[in-house]
Amino acid sequence: MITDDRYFAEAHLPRELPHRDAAVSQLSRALAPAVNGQRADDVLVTGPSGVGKTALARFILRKLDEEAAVRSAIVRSLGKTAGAVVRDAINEHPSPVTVHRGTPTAELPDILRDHFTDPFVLVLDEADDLPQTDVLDMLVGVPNVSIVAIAHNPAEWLADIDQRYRSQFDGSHHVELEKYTPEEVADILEPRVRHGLEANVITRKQLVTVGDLVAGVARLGVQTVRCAAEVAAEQRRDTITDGHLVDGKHRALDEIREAHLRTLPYHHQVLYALVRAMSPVKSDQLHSRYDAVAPGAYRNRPVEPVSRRTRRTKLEKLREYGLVEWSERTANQRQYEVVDPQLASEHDIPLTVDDVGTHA
DNA sequence: TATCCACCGGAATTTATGGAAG
DNA sequence: CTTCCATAAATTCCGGTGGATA
Repeated sequence: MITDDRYFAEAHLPRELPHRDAAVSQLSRALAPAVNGQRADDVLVTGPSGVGKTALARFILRKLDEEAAVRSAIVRSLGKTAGAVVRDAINEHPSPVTVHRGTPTAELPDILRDHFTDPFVLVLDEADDLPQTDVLDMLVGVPNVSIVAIAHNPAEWLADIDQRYRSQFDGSHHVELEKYTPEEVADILEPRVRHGLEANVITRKQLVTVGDLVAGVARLGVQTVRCAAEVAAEQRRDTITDGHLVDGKHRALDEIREAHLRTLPYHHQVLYALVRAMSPVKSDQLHSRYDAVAPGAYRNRPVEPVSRRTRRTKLEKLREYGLVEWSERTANQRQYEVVDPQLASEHDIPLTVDDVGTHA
């Protein structure tokens, strides 16, 4: 049923961005000076997850590159320090200079000044918690580098930056993206369905239904259609039913969770496995079980068990990734639960209490 | 009601790491 | 090889919180 899965890939960037005309021209205007060899203006792009913030940036950068070979870089900045972000940018730049972890941060602005002799657009993706002010401080006095910051919440982002930079990201230099309407999601899905699926397996009306199911989050809509097609094919059907759409959305979410869990390090895997085995579990039980199980779970592993405080941050990460949840209501004693009991860690983690007499 | 207790999470501090330069 | 630099990750410290207990 799927004839070309590239059209459903994250990396796919369409030739058109439906219903983003205003945003496209706004961002184009701000970056236009770069076409003429001038420093572009800074821009802030905000909006909820999955509504095309990064796609918008990539779209404009592709255009600028095609029109005037404008250099640019998209740096995933989640959790990085200002120095790390600027170093990534330097290494992405075509000039032969490279910097490494130990390069003094204070030298980075000079390197930028000396080697970035043409306009350069630096996109800070996932810039929510970035120490933005530090980045901007580094770029002050660098004549050619401009910033496109991508974040979720504009008020929060602006509050975090130093006041003297606020005006650079205000008014026409702030692009706000909203969730799509179901019809708009359908417009986004249509070309992908046309190129990526067999003909006539899904109706326009169903694409609108998808837009509704995913509440205007286009990225999830794309994956929902792909998964719905998979489900339909597994059931040897020629067309996609509305039931497949619902299943498809759940499968898409499952896949996202699974992918998240796979990327996490061993400590998280141990905690996830424990919560899953004991779900629901109060924190004191969880921690004492961890202590009891740790010798076995960490035997022949390159890492050692971690302290309770560290476990709390790991659990917070698991929550962020939608793998574990707890209600804040139980105040002191939280009840941890896995979101999807079906989903197991790929690692084989022994959760039995170690016999002290056993020897390795 | 007063006191206690375990947990929570922010912040400071320590530890481990990697690459480069001397 | 040793020293330096920046950084990530982990630990330690500790005030805040709110339920439990006398």
